[in-house]
Amino acid sequence: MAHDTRRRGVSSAGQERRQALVEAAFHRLGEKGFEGLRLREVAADVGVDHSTIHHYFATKQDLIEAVVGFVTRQFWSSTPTVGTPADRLRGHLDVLAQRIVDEPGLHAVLRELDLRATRDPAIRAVIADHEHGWRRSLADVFSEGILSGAWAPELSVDAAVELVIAAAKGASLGPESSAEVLGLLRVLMTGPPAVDRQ
Amino acid sequence: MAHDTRRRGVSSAGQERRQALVEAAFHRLGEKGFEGLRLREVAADVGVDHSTIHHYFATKQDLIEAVVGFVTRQFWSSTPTVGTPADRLRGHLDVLAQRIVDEPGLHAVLRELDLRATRDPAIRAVIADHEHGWRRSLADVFSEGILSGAWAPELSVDAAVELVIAAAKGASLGPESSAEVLGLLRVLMTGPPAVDRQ
Amino acid sequence: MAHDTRRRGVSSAGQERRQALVEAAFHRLGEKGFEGLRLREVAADVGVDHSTIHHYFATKQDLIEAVVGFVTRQFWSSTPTVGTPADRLRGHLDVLAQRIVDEPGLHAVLRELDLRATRDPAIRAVIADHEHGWRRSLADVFSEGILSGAWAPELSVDAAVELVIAAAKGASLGPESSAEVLGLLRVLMTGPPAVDRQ
Amino acid sequence: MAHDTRRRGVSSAGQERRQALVEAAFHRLGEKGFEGLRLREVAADVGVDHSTIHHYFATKQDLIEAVVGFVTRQFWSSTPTVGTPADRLRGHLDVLAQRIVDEPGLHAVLRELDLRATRDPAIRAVIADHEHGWRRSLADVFSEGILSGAWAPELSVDAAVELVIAAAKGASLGPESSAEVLGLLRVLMTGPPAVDRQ
DNA sequence: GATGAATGAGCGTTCATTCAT
DNA sequence: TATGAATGAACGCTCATTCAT
Repeated sequence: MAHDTRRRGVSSAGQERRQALVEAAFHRLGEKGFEGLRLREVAADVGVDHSTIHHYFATKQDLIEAVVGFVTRQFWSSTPTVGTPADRLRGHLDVLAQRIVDEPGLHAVLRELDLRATRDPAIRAVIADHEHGWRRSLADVFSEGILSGAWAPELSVDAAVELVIAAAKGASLGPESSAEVLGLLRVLMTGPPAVDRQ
Repeated sequence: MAHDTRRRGVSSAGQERRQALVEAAFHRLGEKGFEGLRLREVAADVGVDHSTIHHYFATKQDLIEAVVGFVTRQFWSSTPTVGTPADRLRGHLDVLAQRIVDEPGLHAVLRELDLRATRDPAIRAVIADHEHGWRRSLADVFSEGILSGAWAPELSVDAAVELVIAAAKGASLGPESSAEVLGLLRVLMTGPPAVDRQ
Repeated sequence: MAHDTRRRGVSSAGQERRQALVEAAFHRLGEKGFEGLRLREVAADVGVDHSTIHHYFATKQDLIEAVVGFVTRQFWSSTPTVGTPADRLRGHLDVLAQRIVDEPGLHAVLRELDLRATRDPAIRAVIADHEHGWRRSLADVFSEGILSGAWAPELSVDAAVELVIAAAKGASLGPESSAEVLGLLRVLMTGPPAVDRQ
Repeated sequence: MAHDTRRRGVSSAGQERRQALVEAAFHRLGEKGFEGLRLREVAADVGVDHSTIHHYFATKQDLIEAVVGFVTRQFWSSTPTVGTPADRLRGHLDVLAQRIVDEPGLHAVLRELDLRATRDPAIRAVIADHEHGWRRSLADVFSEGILSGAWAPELSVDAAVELVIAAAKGASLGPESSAEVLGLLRVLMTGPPAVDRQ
């Protein structure tokens, strides 16, 4: 305890500034995208000289990776752990929709990172790790739901997982309709059938 | 002859070069993203001096807008016009999946443009126009399907339209699973129920 | 002929500017050394924007290497090809002394390059090539002089070559006494003995 | 005890660190030259924070001047004080050759300083002072040798002094042949004639 | 229409230096 | 004495753009 607070005390000012830089970079990334991200602007947002950034991050890439960590840490998409599988999926989709509405900037950055990940191995690794947790948590829900009879055995767990993720990502590109998009998906996957067979 | 006069008739060689520049820019955009798009590289790909680009496009932005037009023209996502509404939706989802698999680069650029559109009014306008056609065509399918009893009257046409679009966009971020994602959505929306009610 | 001048005509302005940049860099190198060589100053000396340098030289190192070529091309230290070996050595040492007096800046840069060559392979290669010609030309003089009896067979050609080169380089560090240094070396190597035996 | 009080007596640990910084700077100077000398690297070599350097040396220039003093103090090139003048010259040249072979780094730094001295008055003063001792000591040898008949009266003492210095400096630029260079100079100046007259 | 030369604003980064602790 | 935080001037380099030919 004691040494924890002492250690924090020593460099807390520096750590706060570091965090402030990460958050400023995060906001700039959301506003301007990777092609418009400028260290001088990030520094100005925090109120320091731009060279001060290099006191905390050796390179721009290092700052970007810190932003990636910050973003994925914030958006930790686990499913609820109690209730029936269908309830847990409903809960997850509701939380997802709520978050997209509440923090559209966060999700805009996440989409930016998805794209960047295709050409940046360092970002790809962090994103893959982050999504791995999301995928596993969803896979658990669907697997259990199949065992408990909530879903037909023919349901491909993989496809179900990927559909939820794809819908969430797609929905985040248009936050204003994300609630109804994920709401409809919830009905389709867990509710009374929205379609008659024909 | 005929195709020579398609575009103003004069200077077809110039039109071809213009088109070559647009396509080169399109490919570079897919590979490097907006933050890695360089006029010099585009020019080099086509085999002209980089300053020659400015004879065809006054500014970089003009070239980008030409790329946007090129991309949206290529990806014209109408639904089939024959068959039952459910058949037409199935056909549309199948075509979507097929295209994402066949042209992942095209869809990567489309996602890039979605993001860029949030901060670039010129791109936003073109994208909005393009998606308006897509939305209307999907809305027709669902509206008719509700009238014909294929879907319950409670189905929100808007939500259904947006879910298809969101799923398609999300799926294009992971082309390797796009077929199963859109396949499952097809089942959920038109096929035998994948869920038991509970 | 015709196409030689035509070719020159096309880019002569550019080539002149390129050469002007090399010469400006050469002068700055002599005045400020490698640690004080600034592209902006070189550009200012020539009267162009500093970014223009990169039109001719991709990197600072490329400009430096052009300077090395310029310097070694200027200082091409062949020995005279007529006369007795001793006469040719005398002539060489006289020319050397004269050049050091006439162009102290050139030799200051040559010494700068000697030092830099120890850590820069590209410079090392050019310098080595340049000195190889110098060494061979001196070696010929001494070899022939030994055959003709001008020097005793015991004389090490290698040592004699290196002594001339070392004395010339050392003398160039103090141009004001270079004439008497190389004059004395001339006497010691070709003239009446400056020392009595004891 | 005695050596503790050699330097002011107080804070011998501080004096040791100061000396360590000077030596680290000396080594970095030999490896990277003036254009590659970085205070941060010097500090890292010694294991202190880079800002700590400024407690010992107000500016980088101060540290450099301390290095110059350190180098010239190490290389104190007096001639032997016993024996005939020719013997003393022989001894001096032998020691010179030996030192260049033994400590090539030291002499590389000395050449670096020669060059820097042309544009840095502070360094120039220290170097001039150092070489003044060297010159006087050599001048004594040659003056006495002329008086004793070892050298002809026509020999210019000045030229002889400068030739030795020039040869030594030039030889240090190529340490691998410095022994034969200075060996040959020894023969030419004190030994049996290397040349037949013609 | 096409080129090469040139520009200039601006980039990420470096590094000696200062200062509060 | 020693540190880490912060500075700011300056660096090499980039790149869209302009212009004369």
